[in-house]
Amino acid sequence: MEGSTVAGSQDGQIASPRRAPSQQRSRERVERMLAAASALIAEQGSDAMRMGEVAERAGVSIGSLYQFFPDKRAIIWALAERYTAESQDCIAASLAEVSDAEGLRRAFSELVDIYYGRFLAEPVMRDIWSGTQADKALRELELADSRANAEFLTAVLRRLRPAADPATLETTALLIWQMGEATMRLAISVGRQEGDDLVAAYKRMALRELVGE
Amino acid sequence: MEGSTVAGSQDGQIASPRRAPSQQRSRERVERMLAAASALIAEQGSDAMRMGEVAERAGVSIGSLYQFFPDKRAIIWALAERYTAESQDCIAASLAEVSDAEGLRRAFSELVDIYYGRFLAEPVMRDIWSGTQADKALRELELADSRANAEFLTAVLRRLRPAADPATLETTALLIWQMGEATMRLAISVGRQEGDDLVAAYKRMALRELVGE
DNA sequence: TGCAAATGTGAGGATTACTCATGTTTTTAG
DNA sequence: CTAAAAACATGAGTAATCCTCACATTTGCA
Repeated sequence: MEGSTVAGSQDGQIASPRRAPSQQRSRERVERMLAAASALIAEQGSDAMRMGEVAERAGVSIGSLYQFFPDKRAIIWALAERYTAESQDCIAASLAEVSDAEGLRRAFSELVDIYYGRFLAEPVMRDIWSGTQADKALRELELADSRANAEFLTAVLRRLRPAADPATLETTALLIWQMGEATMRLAISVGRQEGDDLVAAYKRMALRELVGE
Repeated sequence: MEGSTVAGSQDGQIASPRRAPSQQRSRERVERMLAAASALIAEQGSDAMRMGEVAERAGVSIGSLYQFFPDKRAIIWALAERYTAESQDCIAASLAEVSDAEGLRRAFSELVDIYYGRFLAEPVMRDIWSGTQADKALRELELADSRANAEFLTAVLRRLRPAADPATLETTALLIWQMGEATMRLAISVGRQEGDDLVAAYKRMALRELVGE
């Protein structure tokens, strides 16, 4: 999860794989490329991001860019992958030690706030998730991420309701997670006040389902 | 909602407006263009749809295509607009005469089934909503659509719960609607069995919120 | 009938993701 | 240390595709 960040061909689509940087120098350059891409996405959105501009801002040639990323989508994918990995650690930590309903209530509520805060604050994450859903590889990454996060939630639910059907719990957890992401996306695309209200309403609904009345 | 289907510049982006067809001949040609685009999207997805191919299949020149559509997105937008308009009529009719909790339960349940069925059956709708979320104009269309549909739901809720805060009802309705669309998108991207389970779980959660236990 | 507006055409302009032949630096082997 | 090999760097050029525009044709109408 550290050295393999620069992805080659992901997804079913063809996309010639690229070398992973092995030297110190090239690792630093790849970091500069990702930083440049991130900045450009923050400024203008991933759609308007030009490969030439990424190269220029990173201080490398266009050829070097393609030395490590098979195509434009791969850069965006790499950024997205970092964000999700970060989030997952945070989520796993929050939910790991939950052992009762009240604990779940508190942990989940806090998690939603943190997630919402990140959505609001990180223009790149915002752009990638709300904008570039078009990309199949990204959608698959998001689904995998949702499944992983829902799995943490499922684990908690299994502890709290040992009698319940495991498959049902899993479905519930995945649904709640996905709905959360949908709510965030909606919330950041409407006004701030309405967005806050929507997130609060989601939190209420999800908690009702998770810990009952 | 009939003659103005061929849209010009939508959204804040620049996009030179185009003439609306006024003659019988051109109206038929525009229909052919939309039909060709629809078929191509069904076959390969909107991303792979080439303007030249649309023109060729519609039996018109590339220039004629651009006579009525300012750009590629406008064609997709026009198709999306038709679908949403169709759906809205159907939804309004279903919810109009609901007057008690049991009626809402039945109408909502049926609505979800119909919507899910359409998602599964219509490759074009599927592609446009699950794929081309990248487009700002499309996201705005979807939001407007969600708001309109949620409004029907809000009207019902106001009738059933006159005492409740109207703004809260509106937020609830919008959230439930948006979550429904998110659930559908998720459901069609996983296996059929899991998808069905997710939709069923969504239905349960939404109804719990709408009509109580 | 004749003219203006609407419509039709497709070669070519413009943009941009991406390639590749060639040169340079780093690592490795003897 | 040296030379070969591997990794890395470069940027002019290729290919694909959206879209324009100058000009031709058809239609509506006085």
